[in-house]
Amino acid sequence: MPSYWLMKSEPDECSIDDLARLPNQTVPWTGVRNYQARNFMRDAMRVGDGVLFYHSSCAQPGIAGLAEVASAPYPDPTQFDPASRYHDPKASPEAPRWWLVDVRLVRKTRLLCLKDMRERPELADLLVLKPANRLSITPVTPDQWRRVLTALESIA
DNA sequence: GCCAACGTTGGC
DNA sequence: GCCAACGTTGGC
Repeated sequence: MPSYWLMKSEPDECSIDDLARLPNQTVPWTGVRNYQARNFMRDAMRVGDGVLFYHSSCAQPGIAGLAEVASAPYPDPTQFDPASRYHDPKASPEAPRWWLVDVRLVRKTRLLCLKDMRERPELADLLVLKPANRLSITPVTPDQWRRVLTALESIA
């Protein structure tokens, strides 16, 4: 029984189209520096879990595609790289702080934009729509997942 | 660029 | 362990 997730990506960093151009259409989900979001990747995700690929911090925020968890968790290599903006001086390969998974594109969808999401009462319980939610990774229930897919079909 | 929310840090 | 200051997120 797979679980489901919503994962935010800034299109300036990695958009759904960028993901589609990557080898195997797979990206390591680097740069998460929030413990709750890390714990989801490190402790709860399984290969094959469904992912709603969400564009954030951009002109048109919203769900831009479907993806899936494509690896077991492993330490985020950027935490060890002094040149990286995600470098963490308190982390070491012996004691990593930050973990990630690879995420693989399933398919790009029509953009289900934030405004549309808010206008659909059946999506109102999505954590990402809760006031002041800033978590970059949020769990999605199987029922919510079905309702999002239905909403995506209706705009296709 | 603004600003509200909220997680993290660090002095005590 | 408290809590004020600070930094970040992210929609607008």
